[in-house]
This record gives sequence, C-alpha cells and structure tokens, in this order.
Amino acid sequence: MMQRIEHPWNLPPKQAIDLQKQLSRKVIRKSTIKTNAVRKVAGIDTAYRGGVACAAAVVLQFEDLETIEYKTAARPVAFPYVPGLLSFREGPVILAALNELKSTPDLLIFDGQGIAHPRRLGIASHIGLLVDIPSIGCAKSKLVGHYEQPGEKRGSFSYLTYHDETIGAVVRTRRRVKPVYVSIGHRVNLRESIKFVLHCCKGYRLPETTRRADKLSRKKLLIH
DNA sequence: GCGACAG
DNA sequence: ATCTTGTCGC
Repeated sequence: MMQRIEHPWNLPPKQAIDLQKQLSRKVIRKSTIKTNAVRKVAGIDTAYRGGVACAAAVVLQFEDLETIEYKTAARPVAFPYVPGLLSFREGPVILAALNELKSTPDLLIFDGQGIAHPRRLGIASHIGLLVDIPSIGCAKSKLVGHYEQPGEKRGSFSYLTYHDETIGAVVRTRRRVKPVYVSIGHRVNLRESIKFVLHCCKGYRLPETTRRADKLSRKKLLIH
C-alpha cells in the first residue's frame, strides 16, 4: 500500500503539534465509502517490549470476519509516549506493517482515537490520512471530551462532546463490557463508524481468563 | 495552581 | 503500553 503523504517523525513535541494542526485540516470527516463496498477491514495495534515496538496489521473479510492475512513489523522505540502525540510513537512501525500487506484494506480500525483528539488528529485520523484509506478510531479509554454513560444494551451509545462539538461516540459493543470510544478517522462519518465497529464486534467474547489469571490458577493446581 | 491525560 | 501482588466478583 502506497503512502500519499510523507513527513518526518522524530520531531520535537512543539513541531509535532504544529504538524498535527496542519494535517488535521486535510482529514475528511464525511463518508466516501458505501457499507456494501467494504470487503476487507484491517485491525492495527502495537505492542512494546524491551525498547522494541511491534505493530500488527490483520486483514479480515468484512462479511464474516475471517482472516485474510496478517503482517507485523518491528522498530526500535524512538519516541516517548506523550498524551496527544501517540501517532508519532507508533506511526513508523504501523506504516511498516501496513506496507508488508499484500492486500489493500477498504477500511482501517485503530486502537486509539480518530478526531477525538486535542487537535483533531488522533492516530486513526493521522495514519488514515497518510495512506488515504478510510479509517476509524476505536479506543479503550478517553483522551478528551465529555459524555454520559451509554445504556447497557449492546449497540447503545452516547455522544462524546468537546468544545461544543460532537467528536465521537461512546459505544456499548456488548453488555456488561466497558464501552469503546469510537471516532471518525478519515473518510468515514461517525454514524458509519459506529456501525462498522459494532459489526466487527459481533460474536466477540472476552477471554474467560486473562493470561495472568490463567497462570495463577495453574500455579494453584500445582500447589494443591 | 490543579486536574486530565489514547497507548 | 508493560510489570506485577493481591483482591474482588461471577
């Protein structure tokens, strides 16, 4: 997949912020796709360990969420975690992983914010803009904004507001489960973003035990 | 000055 | 995000 826009990454915070302000003006908040036209959706996330960042990009068939392919990439960590500048930390390694993909996704879903960001350029908007592919931000926690707790039923949601503007939605993907923070990334409106996220969470189940709990229970079995 | 603060 | 002990809930 080819990048439409390129720019330096290892910038001082002040310059990174200026760049975000410039790039955010190019983000398209309207939907340029038809739900029926989305055949391949990619999920992107990054992990860290010992000074190395590892990004994974998994392409799924939108219809049944069957895996088509996945690629990973690793890079030395070259930027600290600074709230609001996450894309400068994960951008390079994520782009490396995306470049390894043989297929081109119709939609990208990121673990982070889209325009629900101080300068309206969260990681989903930033990367979506650079590769010019419709993208959605789907975060586990809030960066900015205010909201009312959404209903408990799956699919219920409330709007995330910031400076008298709707910047995203707090969506219940499943009962009894913490809601996710959905926001426009690039070339997709909020309405569609919520629909896509709910579709992709269909049938999802939290692991019965976390790895930690699993280890503990195993240890107890050995003791007993 | 104080609180908030994606991953 | 990662590390990591104990604790609460189903």
